[in-house]
Amino acid sequence: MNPATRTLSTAEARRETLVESAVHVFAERGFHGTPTAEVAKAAGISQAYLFRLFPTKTELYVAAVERCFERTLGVFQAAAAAAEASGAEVLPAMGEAYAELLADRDALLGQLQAHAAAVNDPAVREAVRRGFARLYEFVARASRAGDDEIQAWLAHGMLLNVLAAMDAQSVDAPWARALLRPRH
Amino acid sequence: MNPATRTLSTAEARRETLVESAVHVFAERGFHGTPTAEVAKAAGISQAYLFRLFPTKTELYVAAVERCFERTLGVFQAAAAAAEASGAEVLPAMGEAYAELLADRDALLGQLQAHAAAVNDPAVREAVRRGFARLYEFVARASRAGDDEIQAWLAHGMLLNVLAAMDAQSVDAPWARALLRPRH
DNA sequence: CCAACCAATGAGTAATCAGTCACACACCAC
DNA sequence: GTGGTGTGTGACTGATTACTCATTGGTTGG
Repeated sequence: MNPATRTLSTAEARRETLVESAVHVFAERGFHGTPTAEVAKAAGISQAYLFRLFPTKTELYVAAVERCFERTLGVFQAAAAAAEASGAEVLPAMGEAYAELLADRDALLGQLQAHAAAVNDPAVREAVRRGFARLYEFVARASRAGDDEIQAWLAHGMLLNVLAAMDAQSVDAPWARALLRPRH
Repeated sequence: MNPATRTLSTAEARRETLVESAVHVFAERGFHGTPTAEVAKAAGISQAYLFRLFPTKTELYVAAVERCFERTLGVFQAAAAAAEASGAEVLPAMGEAYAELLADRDALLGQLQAHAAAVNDPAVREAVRRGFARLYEFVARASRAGDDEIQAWLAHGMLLNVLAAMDAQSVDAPWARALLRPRH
Protein backbone atom coordinates (compact mmCIF):
# COMPACT_ATOMS: atom_id res chain seq x y z
CA MET A 1 0.00 0.00 0.00
CA ASN A 2 1.06 3.58 -0.61
CA PRO A 3 2.82 4.80 2.54
CA ALA A 4 0.78 8.02 2.37
CA THR A 5 -2.48 6.15 2.91
CA ARG A 6 -1.25 3.66 5.49
CA THR A 7 -2.89 3.76 8.89
CA LEU A 8 0.17 2.17 10.41
CA SER A 9 3.40 4.10 10.24
CA THR A 10 6.73 2.56 9.41
CA ALA A 11 8.96 1.92 12.39
CA GLU A 12 11.44 4.42 10.98
CA ALA A 13 8.86 7.20 10.85
CA ARG A 14 7.81 6.43 14.43
CA ARG A 15 11.40 6.51 15.56
CA GLU A 16 11.73 9.92 13.97
CA THR A 17 8.74 11.46 15.74
CA LEU A 18 9.74 9.70 18.95
CA VAL A 19 13.19 11.29 18.89
CA GLU A 20 11.72 14.72 18.21
CA SER A 21 9.30 14.31 21.10
CA ALA A 22 12.15 13.05 23.27
CA VAL A 23 14.22 16.16 22.54
CA HIS A 24 11.33 18.31 23.68
CA VAL A 25 10.41 16.37 26.81
CA PHE A 26 13.95 15.61 28.02
CA ALA A 27 14.89 19.29 27.60
CA GLU A 28 12.71 20.28 30.55
CA ARG A 29 13.45 17.65 33.15
CA GLY A 30 16.53 15.83 31.91
CA PHE A 31 17.33 12.16 31.67
CA HIS A 32 16.60 11.01 35.21
CA GLY A 33 13.70 13.40 35.72
CA THR A 34 11.67 12.27 32.72
CA PRO A 35 9.81 8.93 32.75
CA THR A 36 9.70 6.95 29.53
CA ALA A 37 5.90 6.92 29.80
CA GLU A 38 5.89 10.67 29.37
CA VAL A 39 8.08 10.54 26.28
CA ALA A 40 5.82 7.88 24.79
CA LYS A 41 2.75 9.97 25.53
CA ALA A 42 4.29 13.04 23.89
CA ALA A 43 5.03 10.95 20.79
CA GLY A 44 1.53 9.48 20.76
CA ILE A 45 2.61 5.87 21.15
CA SER A 46 2.44 3.31 23.94
CA GLN A 47 5.26 2.88 26.39
CA ALA A 48 5.62 -0.73 25.24
CA TYR A 49 6.23 0.36 21.68
CA LEU A 50 8.79 2.89 22.78
CA PHE A 51 10.84 0.02 24.13
CA ARG A 52 10.49 -1.84 20.88
CA LEU A 53 11.87 1.15 18.97
CA PHE A 54 14.66 1.82 21.49
CA PRO A 55 15.62 -1.14 23.69
CA THR A 56 16.71 1.07 26.62
CA LYS A 57 15.94 4.53 27.89
CA THR A 58 19.61 5.45 27.57
CA GLU A 59 19.70 4.61 23.86
CA LEU A 60 16.67 6.81 23.27
CA TYR A 61 18.27 9.59 25.27
CA VAL A 62 21.50 9.39 23.32
CA ALA A 63 19.52 9.64 20.09
CA ALA A 64 17.78 12.73 21.46
CA VAL A 65 21.09 14.30 22.46
CA GLU A 66 22.51 13.69 19.01
CA ARG A 67 19.46 15.29 17.49
CA CYS A 68 19.97 18.33 19.71
CA PHE A 69 23.49 18.82 18.44
CA GLU A 70 22.38 18.31 14.84
CA ARG A 71 19.74 20.99 15.21
CA THR A 72 22.23 23.39 16.76
CA LEU A 73 24.78 22.70 14.08
CA GLY A 74 22.12 23.18 11.42
CA VAL A 75 21.28 26.66 12.70
CA PHE A 76 24.94 27.68 12.63
CA GLN A 77 25.48 26.20 9.18
CA ALA A 78 22.57 28.20 7.84
CA ALA A 79 23.85 31.37 9.52
CA ALA A 80 27.35 30.83 8.16
CA ALA A 81 26.06 30.25 4.65
CA ALA A 82 23.94 33.38 4.79
CA ALA A 83 26.85 35.44 6.11
CA GLU A 84 29.20 34.21 3.39
CA ALA A 85 26.61 34.93 0.72
CA SER A 86 26.19 38.50 1.92
CA GLY A 87 29.88 38.99 2.61
CA ALA A 88 29.38 39.51 6.33
CA GLU A 89 31.65 38.25 9.11
CA VAL A 90 30.88 34.60 9.83
CA LEU A 91 31.48 34.35 13.59
CA PRO A 92 29.30 37.31 14.64
CA ALA A 93 26.58 36.09 12.29
CA MET A 94 26.59 32.71 13.98
CA GLY A 95 26.48 34.42 17.35
CA GLU A 96 23.33 36.23 16.34
CA ALA A 97 21.89 32.89 15.24
CA TYR A 98 21.88 31.93 18.92
CA ALA A 99 18.76 34.05 19.21
CA GLU A 100 16.91 31.49 17.12
CA LEU A 101 17.97 28.75 19.48
CA LEU A 102 16.98 30.80 22.51
CA ALA A 103 13.49 31.12 21.07
CA ASP A 104 13.30 27.36 20.56
CA ARG A 105 14.74 26.48 24.01
CA ASP A 106 14.65 22.72 23.28
CA ALA A 107 18.04 22.47 21.61
CA LEU A 108 19.72 24.73 24.16
CA LEU A 109 18.25 23.17 27.29
CA GLY A 110 18.65 19.75 25.77
CA GLN A 111 22.38 20.37 25.55
CA LEU A 112 22.52 21.64 29.10
CA GLN A 113 20.74 18.54 30.37
CA ALA A 114 23.05 16.39 28.28
CA HIS A 115 26.10 18.01 29.89
CA ALA A 116 24.69 17.15 33.31
CA ALA A 117 23.85 13.58 32.31
CA ALA A 118 27.29 13.16 30.74
CA VAL A 119 28.98 13.37 34.12
CA ASN A 120 28.22 9.81 35.07
CA ASP A 121 26.89 8.14 31.93
CA PRO A 122 29.62 7.05 29.50
CA ALA A 123 27.28 6.71 26.52
CA VAL A 124 25.95 10.23 26.97
CA ARG A 125 29.45 11.54 27.57
CA GLU A 126 30.60 10.10 24.26
CA ALA A 127 27.63 11.62 22.46
CA VAL A 128 28.33 15.04 23.98
CA ARG A 129 31.99 14.84 23.04
CA ARG A 130 31.13 13.93 19.46
CA GLY A 131 28.65 16.79 19.26
CA PHE A 132 31.14 19.23 20.69
CA ALA A 133 33.85 18.06 18.35
CA ARG A 134 31.65 18.52 15.26
CA LEU A 135 30.51 21.93 16.45
CA TYR A 136 34.05 23.10 17.08
CA GLU A 137 35.35 21.77 13.81
CA PHE A 138 32.57 23.36 11.82
CA VAL A 139 33.03 26.73 13.50
CA ALA A 140 36.79 26.59 13.07
CA ARG A 141 36.49 25.78 9.37
CA ALA A 142 33.64 28.17 8.56
CA SER A 143 34.90 31.17 10.52
CA ARG A 144 38.62 30.78 9.93
CA ALA A 145 38.99 32.43 13.33
CA GLY A 146 41.81 31.71 15.73
CA ASP A 147 41.51 29.30 18.65
CA ASP A 148 41.17 32.09 21.19
CA GLU A 149 38.33 33.67 19.29
CA ILE A 150 36.51 30.36 18.87
CA GLN A 151 37.02 29.53 22.50
CA ALA A 152 35.51 32.86 23.57
CA TRP A 153 32.63 32.42 21.15
CA LEU A 154 31.78 28.94 22.41
CA ALA A 155 32.17 30.08 26.01
CA HIS A 156 29.66 32.83 25.39
CA GLY A 157 27.29 30.18 24.05
CA MET A 158 27.66 28.12 27.21
CA LEU A 159 26.89 31.22 29.27
CA LEU A 160 23.71 31.76 27.24
CA ASN A 161 22.74 28.13 27.90
CA VAL A 162 23.04 28.67 31.62
CA LEU A 163 21.22 31.99 31.53
CA ALA A 164 18.42 30.28 29.60
CA ALA A 165 18.25 27.51 32.21
CA MET A 166 17.70 29.99 35.02
CA ASP A 167 15.42 32.13 32.83
CA ALA A 168 17.57 35.20 33.39
CA GLN A 169 15.55 37.10 30.82
CA SER A 170 12.74 37.53 33.32
CA VAL A 171 15.05 38.74 36.09
CA ASP A 172 15.21 42.49 36.50
CA ALA A 173 18.61 42.95 38.11
CA PRO A 174 21.97 44.42 37.12
CA TRP A 175 23.70 41.04 36.87
CA ALA A 176 21.04 39.64 34.54
CA ARG A 177 21.09 42.71 32.32
CA ALA A 178 24.89 42.80 32.20
CA LEU A 179 25.30 39.11 31.38
CA LEU A 180 22.57 39.04 28.76
CA ARG A 181 23.92 42.09 26.97
CA PRO A 182 25.15 41.21 23.47
CA ARG A 183 28.88 41.59 23.00
CA HIS A 184 30.00 44.27 20.59
CA MET B 1 28.78 17.05 78.95
CA ASN B 2 31.65 18.49 76.98
CA PRO B 3 30.59 18.56 73.30
CA ALA B 4 33.97 17.02 72.38
CA THR B 5 33.18 13.83 74.29
CA ARG B 6 29.53 13.50 73.23
CA THR B 7 28.61 10.37 71.35
CA LEU B 8 25.59 12.12 69.86
CA SER B 9 26.17 15.08 67.59
CA THR B 10 24.09 18.18 67.63
CA ALA B 11 21.52 18.41 64.85
CA GLU B 12 23.35 21.43 63.52
CA ALA B 13 26.62 19.51 63.17
CA ARG B 14 24.80 16.66 61.43
CA ARG B 15 23.15 19.08 59.06
CA GLU B 16 26.57 20.46 58.23
CA THR B 17 28.13 17.08 57.37
CA LEU B 18 24.94 16.09 55.56
CA VAL B 19 25.13 19.14 53.31
CA GLU B 20 28.80 18.50 52.58
CA SER B 21 28.03 14.89 51.69
CA ALA B 22 25.09 16.04 49.60
CA VAL B 23 27.31 18.41 47.59
CA HIS B 24 29.60 15.51 46.81
CA VAL B 25 26.96 12.93 45.94
CA PHE B 26 24.62 15.21 44.00
CA ALA B 27 27.56 16.49 41.94
CA GLU B 28 27.90 13.15 40.17
CA ARG B 29 24.34 12.20 39.37
CA GLY B 30 22.30 15.33 39.96
CA PHE B 31 19.03 15.86 41.77
CA HIS B 32 16.82 13.27 40.08
CA GLY B 33 19.60 10.72 39.67
CA THR B 34 20.57 10.55 43.31
CA PRO B 35 18.38 8.73 45.87
CA THR B 36 18.12 10.22 49.35
CA ALA B 37 19.27 6.88 50.76
CA GLU B 38 22.61 7.36 49.05
CA VAL B 39 23.09 10.84 50.46
CA ALA B 40 22.24 9.55 53.94
CA LYS B 41 24.71 6.70 53.56
CA ALA B 42 27.47 9.09 52.46
CA ALA B 43 26.79 11.22 55.51
CA GLY B 44 26.74 8.19 57.81
CA ILE B 45 23.17 8.64 59.01
CA SER B 46 19.90 6.83 58.43
CA GLN B 47 17.54 7.88 55.68
CA ALA B 48 14.88 8.54 58.32
CA TYR B 49 17.13 11.03 60.08
CA LEU B 50 17.92 12.77 56.81
CA PHE B 51 14.23 13.58 56.54
CA ARG B 52 14.21 14.90 60.07
CA LEU B 53 17.07 17.28 59.26
CA PHE B 54 15.58 18.33 55.89
CA PRO B 55 11.84 17.74 55.49
CA THR B 56 12.06 17.25 51.70
CA LYS B 57 14.69 16.17 49.23
CA THR B 58 14.35 19.50 47.44
CA GLU B 59 15.19 21.48 50.57
CA LEU B 60 18.32 19.41 51.07
CA TYR B 61 19.25 19.90 47.45
CA VAL B 62 18.82 23.65 47.63
CA ALA B 63 21.08 23.72 50.69
CA ALA B 64 23.69 21.75 48.75
CA VAL B 65 23.46 24.12 45.78
CA GLU B 66 23.91 27.12 48.06
CA ARG B 67 26.95 25.47 49.58
CA CYS B 68 28.39 24.93 46.10
CA PHE B 69 28.13 28.61 45.31
CA GLU B 70 29.60 29.57 48.68
CA ARG B 71 32.60 27.35 48.07
CA THR B 72 33.11 28.78 44.60
CA LEU B 73 32.79 32.31 45.87
CA GLY B 74 35.23 31.53 48.67
CA VAL B 75 37.89 30.40 46.21
CA PHE B 76 37.53 33.61 44.20
CA GLN B 77 37.56 35.79 47.29
CA ALA B 78 40.80 34.21 48.41
CA ALA B 79 42.33 34.61 44.94
CA ALA B 80 41.25 38.24 44.74
CA ALA B 81 42.68 39.01 48.17
CA ALA B 82 45.98 37.37 47.28
CA ALA B 83 46.16 39.25 43.99
CA GLU B 84 45.48 42.60 45.64
CA ALA B 85 48.09 41.92 48.30
CA SER B 86 50.72 41.16 45.67
CA GLY B 87 49.60 43.94 43.36
CA ALA B 88 48.61 41.55 40.57
CA GLU B 89 45.61 41.90 38.27
CA VAL B 90 42.50 40.59 40.02
CA LEU B 91 40.50 39.07 37.17
CA PRO B 92 43.28 36.89 35.71
CA ALA B 93 44.18 35.75 39.23
CA MET B 94 40.61 34.62 39.81
CA GLY B 95 40.67 32.85 36.47
CA GLU B 96 43.68 30.87 37.55
CA ALA B 97 41.84 30.00 40.76
CA TYR B 98 39.49 27.96 38.60
CA ALA B 99 42.21 25.33 38.54
CA GLU B 100 41.57 24.68 42.23
CA LEU B 101 37.91 24.12 41.54
CA LEU B 102 38.70 21.83 38.63
CA ALA B 103 40.76 19.67 40.96
CA ASP B 104 37.89 19.49 43.42
CA ARG B 105 35.18 18.83 40.79
CA ASP B 106 32.37 18.87 43.36
CA ALA B 107 31.72 22.59 43.31
CA LEU B 108 31.96 22.81 39.53
CA LEU B 109 29.84 19.80 38.69
CA GLY B 110 27.45 20.70 41.48
CA GLN B 111 26.81 23.99 39.73
CA LEU B 112 26.33 22.30 36.40
CA GLN B 113 23.79 19.90 37.88
CA ALA B 114 22.08 22.82 39.59
CA HIS B 115 21.72 24.63 36.27
CA ALA B 116 20.04 21.56 34.82
CA ALA B 117 17.75 21.11 37.79
CA ALA B 118 16.89 24.83 37.74
CA VAL B 119 15.06 24.45 34.44
CA ASN B 120 11.92 23.04 35.97
CA ASP B 121 12.30 23.49 39.72
CA PRO B 122 11.48 27.00 40.96
CA ALA B 123 13.24 26.60 44.31
CA VAL B 124 16.47 25.49 42.64
CA ARG B 125 16.12 28.22 40.05
CA GLU B 126 15.92 30.85 42.76
CA ALA B 127 18.97 29.42 44.50
CA VAL B 128 20.95 29.45 41.26
CA ARG B 129 19.94 33.02 40.51
CA ARG B 130 20.97 34.14 44.01
CA GLY B 131 24.31 32.37 43.64
CA PHE B 132 24.93 33.87 40.24
CA ALA B 133 24.01 37.33 41.45
CA ARG B 134 26.43 37.16 44.39
CA LEU B 135 29.20 35.81 42.16
CA TYR B 136 28.70 38.53 39.58
CA GLU B 137 28.53 41.29 42.16
CA PHE B 138 31.65 40.14 43.91
CA VAL B 139 33.62 39.87 40.67
CA ALA B 140 32.39 43.26 39.50
CA ARG B 141 33.37 44.92 42.76
CA ALA B 142 36.69 43.14 43.26
CA SER B 143 37.96 43.36 39.70
CA ARG B 144 36.61 46.78 38.78
CA ALA B 145 36.44 45.39 35.25
CA GLY B 146 33.85 46.43 32.68
CA ASP B 147 30.69 44.44 31.98
CA ASP B 148 32.09 42.98 28.76
CA GLU B 149 35.18 41.73 30.51
CA ILE B 150 33.20 40.19 33.36
CA GLN B 151 30.79 38.60 30.91
CA ALA B 152 33.66 37.02 28.99
CA TRP B 153 35.30 35.87 32.20
CA LEU B 154 32.14 34.21 33.51
CA ALA B 155 31.43 32.70 30.10
CA HIS B 156 34.87 31.12 30.13
CA GLY B 157 34.00 29.65 33.54
CA MET B 158 30.83 28.11 32.15
CA LEU B 159 32.84 26.58 29.32
CA LEU B 160 35.21 25.05 31.84
CA ASN B 161 32.21 23.61 33.72
CA VAL B 162 31.01 21.91 30.57
CA LEU B 163 34.46 20.65 29.63
CA ALA B 164 34.77 19.22 33.15
CA ALA B 165 31.42 17.47 32.77
CA MET B 166 32.52 15.67 29.63
CA ASP B 167 36.02 15.10 31.04
CA ALA B 168 37.61 16.84 28.08
CA GLN B 169 40.99 16.66 29.80
CA SER B 170 41.26 12.99 28.92
CA VAL B 171 40.33 13.53 25.27
CA ASP B 172 43.25 13.71 22.89
CA ALA B 173 41.81 15.74 20.05
CA PRO B 174 42.30 19.22 18.58
CA TRP B 175 38.98 20.56 19.82
CA ALA B 176 39.70 19.47 23.39
CA ARG B 177 43.20 20.94 23.38
CA ALA B 178 42.02 24.19 21.81
CA LEU B 179 39.12 24.71 24.20
CA LEU B 180 41.09 23.82 27.32
CA ARG B 181 43.95 26.14 26.44
CA PRO B 182 44.27 28.99 28.94
CA ARG B 183 43.52 32.39 27.47
CA HIS B 184 46.38 34.81 27.33
C1' DC C 1 -7.24 -15.69 -0.06
C1' DC C 2 -3.69 -16.65 2.91
C1' DA C 3 0.52 -16.98 5.24
C1' DA C 4 4.23 -14.53 6.86
C1' DC C 5 5.51 -10.28 8.66
C1' DC C 6 5.32 -6.08 11.07
C1' DA C 7 3.10 -2.20 13.88
C1' DA C 8 1.13 -1.55 18.12
C1' DT C 9 -0.80 -2.23 22.68
C1' DG C 10 -2.96 -3.58 27.57
C1' DA C 11 -1.73 -5.46 31.32
C1' DG C 12 1.43 -6.67 33.81
C1' DT C 13 6.22 -7.08 37.27
C1' DA C 14 10.04 -6.53 40.16
C1' DA C 15 12.64 -2.91 41.80
C1' DT C 16 13.26 1.56 43.53
C1' DC C 17 11.96 5.90 45.64
C1' DA C 18 10.49 9.79 48.77
C1' DG C 19 8.60 10.17 52.87
C1' DT C 20 6.37 8.27 57.63
C1' DC C 21 6.00 6.34 62.22
C1' DA C 22 6.67 4.21 66.39
C1' DC C 23 10.17 3.56 69.25
C1' DA C 24 15.04 3.39 71.47
C1' DC C 25 18.66 5.60 73.49
C1' DA C 26 21.72 9.64 74.93
C1' DC C 27 22.00 13.84 77.38
C1' DC C 28 21.20 17.22 80.94
C1' DA C 29 18.87 19.98 84.67
C1' DC C 30 17.16 19.30 88.90
C1' DG D 1 17.85 9.06 89.83
C1' DT D 2 14.19 10.85 87.23
C1' DG D 3 11.80 13.20 83.75
C1' DG D 4 11.97 15.93 79.80
C1' DT D 5 14.22 17.01 75.61
C1' DG D 6 16.78 16.03 71.57
C1' DT D 7 19.37 12.46 68.66
C1' DG D 8 18.85 8.59 65.98
C1' DT D 9 16.87 4.35 63.69
C1' DG D 10 14.39 -0.08 61.66
C1' DA D 11 10.76 -1.19 59.47
C1' DC D 12 7.49 0.11 56.93
C1' DT D 13 4.21 2.27 52.69
C1' DG D 14 2.12 3.91 48.57
C1' DA D 15 3.56 5.64 44.40
C1' DT D 16 6.48 5.50 40.51
C1' DT D 17 9.82 3.38 37.39
C1' DA D 18 12.15 0.82 33.53
C1' DC D 19 11.16 -2.86 31.11
C1' DT D 20 8.42 -7.43 29.49
C1' DC D 21 5.05 -10.48 27.34
C1' DA D 22 1.20 -12.32 25.25
C1' DT D 23 -1.75 -10.87 21.94
C1' DT D 24 -4.37 -8.13 18.34
C1' DG D 25 -4.79 -6.55 13.98
C1' DG D 26 -2.97 -4.01 9.78
C1' DT D 27 -0.04 -4.86 5.59
C1' DT D 28 2.03 -7.27 1.78
C1' DG D 29 3.76 -10.60 -1.66
C1' DG D 30 2.40 -14.57 -4.05
